[in-house]
Amino acid sequence: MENNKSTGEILREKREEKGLLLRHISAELDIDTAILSKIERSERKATKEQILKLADILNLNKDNLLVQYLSERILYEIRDEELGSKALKVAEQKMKYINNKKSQA
Amino acid sequence: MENNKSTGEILREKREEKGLLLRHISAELDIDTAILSKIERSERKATKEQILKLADILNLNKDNLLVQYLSERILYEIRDEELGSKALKVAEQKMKYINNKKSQA
DNA sequence: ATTATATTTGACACTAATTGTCAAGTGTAA
DNA sequence: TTACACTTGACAATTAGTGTCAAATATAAT
Repeated sequence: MENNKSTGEILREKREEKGLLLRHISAELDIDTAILSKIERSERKATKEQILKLADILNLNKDNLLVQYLSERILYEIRDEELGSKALKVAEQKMKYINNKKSQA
Repeated sequence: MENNKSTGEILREKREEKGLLLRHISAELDIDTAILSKIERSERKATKEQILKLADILNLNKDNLLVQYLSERILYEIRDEELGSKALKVAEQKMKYINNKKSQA
């Protein structure tokens, strides 16, 4: 199902494929190259706005990239939590319950 | 499966069941009653440490309460995100993948 | 109605986490 | 040995999270 590449890896691969340099892209994002370098190596998280711009610049599917990105934020939230995967499952249940309520209304 | 009560509701119910006042518990947590009041009404998030203490004070199962709490933090992370439930599913896949790798090592 | 107590509300202070810059460092290839 | 791309780490700026306090509201007992 191909979700084993990190957002950073996806970004770096696509950038290199296009022959672009860090400074080309970081200029468009209006940040220092240092940050983009760190984002690509998963040393820093991007912001949502940066992700959306990156999808544009690199011709990546916005929804896919955003889902990757959000899933990493979720996992970061439960990093080194013993009960992380239980919490994820419960979160999904709650989400379903909420969505049900919405569709009823 | 009973995951439709918020952490705050659980805390308030149990506190009232025990006939305790906000100030009794907030004293033990070393915070103002105002915050505990807000936590019980889901207007503020507790910290993990507060959750663990609350489980102690109110004789609630630590793991259950922590899972409730963490699941709310996860949902908070994807609040008003269209793609929230996709992101949750992908997070679970990644989690499984990571856990697999661990058990192989 | 008045007092007493419990809880709630909102303005604001403090702290911690996140996001950023900058300058010096490393790697690689003319 | 110069040039260029990228990386690293110290630290500055910004934003989000956690808390206090005092005033407001709610409820119940005189």
